[in-house]
Amino acid sequence: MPRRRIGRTTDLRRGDRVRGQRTRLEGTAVSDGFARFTDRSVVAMRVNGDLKDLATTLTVDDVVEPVTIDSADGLAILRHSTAHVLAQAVQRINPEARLGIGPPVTDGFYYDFDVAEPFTLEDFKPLQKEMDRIIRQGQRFVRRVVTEDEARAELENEPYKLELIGLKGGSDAGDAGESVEVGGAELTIYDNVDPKSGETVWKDLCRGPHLPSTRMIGNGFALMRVAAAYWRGSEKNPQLQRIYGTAWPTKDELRAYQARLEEAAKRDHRKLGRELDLFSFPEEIGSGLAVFHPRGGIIRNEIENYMRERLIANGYELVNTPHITKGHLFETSQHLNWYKEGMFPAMHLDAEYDADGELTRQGQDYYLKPMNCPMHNLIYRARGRSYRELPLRLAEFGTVYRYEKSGTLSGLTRVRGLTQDDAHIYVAPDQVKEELARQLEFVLETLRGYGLNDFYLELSTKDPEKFVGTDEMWEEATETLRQVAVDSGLELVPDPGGAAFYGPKISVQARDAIGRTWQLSTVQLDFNQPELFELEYAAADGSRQQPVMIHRALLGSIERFFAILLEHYAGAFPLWLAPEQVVAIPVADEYAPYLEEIVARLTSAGVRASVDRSDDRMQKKIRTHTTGKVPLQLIAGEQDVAGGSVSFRFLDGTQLNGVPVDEAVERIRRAIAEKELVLTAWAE
RNA sequence: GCCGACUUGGCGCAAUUGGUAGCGCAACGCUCUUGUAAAGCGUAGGUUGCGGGUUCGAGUCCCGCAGUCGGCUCCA
Repeated sequence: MPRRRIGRTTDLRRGDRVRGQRTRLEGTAVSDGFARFTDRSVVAMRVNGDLKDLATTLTVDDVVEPVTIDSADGLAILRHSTAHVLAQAVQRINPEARLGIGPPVTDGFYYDFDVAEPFTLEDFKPLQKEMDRIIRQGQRFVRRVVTEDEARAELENEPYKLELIGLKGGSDAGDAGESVEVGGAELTIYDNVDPKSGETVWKDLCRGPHLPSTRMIGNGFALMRVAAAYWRGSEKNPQLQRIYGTAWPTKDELRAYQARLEEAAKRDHRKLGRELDLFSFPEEIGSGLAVFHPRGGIIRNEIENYMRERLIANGYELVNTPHITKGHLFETSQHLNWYKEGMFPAMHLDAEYDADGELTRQGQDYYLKPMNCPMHNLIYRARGRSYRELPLRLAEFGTVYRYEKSGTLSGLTRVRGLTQDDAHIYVAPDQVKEELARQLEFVLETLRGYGLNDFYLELSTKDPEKFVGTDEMWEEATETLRQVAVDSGLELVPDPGGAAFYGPKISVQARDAIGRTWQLSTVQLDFNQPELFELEYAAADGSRQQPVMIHRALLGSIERFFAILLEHYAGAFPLWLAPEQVVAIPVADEYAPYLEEIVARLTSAGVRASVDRSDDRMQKKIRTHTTGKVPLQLIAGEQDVAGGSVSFRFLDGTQLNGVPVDEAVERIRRAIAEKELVLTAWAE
């Protein structure tokens, strides 16, 4: 049977026509993907819906679709095959290395190895070289079905693979990575065959499918980083050494990917936070505990002030609660039961001892609060509640402390001290649906105010291992959330098992300026706490009823939201958020008084403006404030003074010269009031 | 918490095989500055994250701790 088609002359016209279409074999000839698809970019195919190698034999009745290398499936196959090449290279260099798993992941792949010495970056060069050699050799990936016994015999030196073979029989071979190895209906080994000698040079237990030849990997791959990873994802298991790589159909696409990473690195909020003097993490205070500098403080306050305006305009009542509480409260709320690991350890206070060291007064445990809801429940419970008060919406910028593991801390996005914009809404059961819809609308509208406007929703449903309440409650609430989500018209992604133990939730995911998604707001039902806290209200008929509780965080944490906005805007904030909104630069010092007058008008109108009277030259000042991301520079010299005007310079270097002062002041005020993002000269 | 890498003045970086810390920016001072991204000269600033050890000698080597980064696990 004809096999290799890579590198031969192909009929691209036919390939183009065939691409993406289902075809049915005509006549009676037995065929395979090579015969069927002549387009070189076709690397695999879907046969009756299943991904298969091109070498798979096709029958007359098969419905076959081509899988091109640039499709999602094709990229995954490319990356998976590249992972195999990496593993082969590793074992060529270090025959002692034992294989873990090597699946494709977003934008790349990884392969886990058990090696005596962890990999370092220095290992990459020889590994890449070896991979190049394997790729140029044009090894064929050849699928071979084996029995369990055969597989065990062939892989006797690969203990991890043997473990996977053992798992296949069991019920728990469900993990995404593992299923790449043994997830198929039958056990298969992929042989890497030297096309010249026909000799098998390497092999791996694998479900496939794979590229027809290593040659198709080309030069669009790169090794990225090393890491350790627990075998089969459990910290109870030993750690393997993982190498991450990326692979693309062409070198250009690889370069584009690397450029995207660089763009993201440029926006890194930790870097910008330092450069723009916004915040820091003093070692003296402790890991994951941020301090906001004056400029960061302005941004943070603007974020909060806008939020407060929105809350008040939407029927919320602002409350305030302490940061520390007796342990009993978190026993009532069950946090000490479910989440003690994530809480700072107790402070044991008020115990007294006599001279003999005997306890004379019982002390008690106080905890830093990891959540605000128990405190809000106490406010609800502070007096009798009537159905007339519902929905009762309590909101707070509540600072909480969580003992995150040291290895998980990361800039402002994962901290130990954070301020949640936290709201708890207590409603009668028949108000749930309307309130949820209202909340979702409120959340989206508010996020748009911050300049985010590309959203999708995620519905997190019951984790069968970890939940309270009845199945009926969950089903009803989940269905309500689903309806509200569907009514919003936004894309809805299911997150099965992702809910917290006390209720299902909807979360809003926002895409930022460079297409990354962040989980922001959550709207979450809670059947548990109203019961634990014995919350109730007097219904119209005088009976006592239990309210339903809705947790609603809009920004997540202020710190994390700050980081997201900082990266979204790459430090160049919309006018209303910018720490310095206007800097005035005189062409020479003698024009400074003229600008002082204009700036005085601006500051008295609430604009954050100043005149740069340092003894730098004008060009230097322009540079300083451009790199400092000040959105508006006002420049004046002889011409503007004579004309009673002023000249604007914008962040991208565009200018608007000779603007009458009254007009300039008014335009600036308007841009702030309307939350404009001003990066270039505005069109009048 | 686990694995690995890293930690030099406010920031970004240098310091041959271990020989006793330099540069740029920022800061400060002086002189200069007339139209849109870096004027010139000078001054000050570091017990090289912290604590031990090896050595005649440690920023360089070893051990411990802390912090940061990349992953894993976790994320109410």
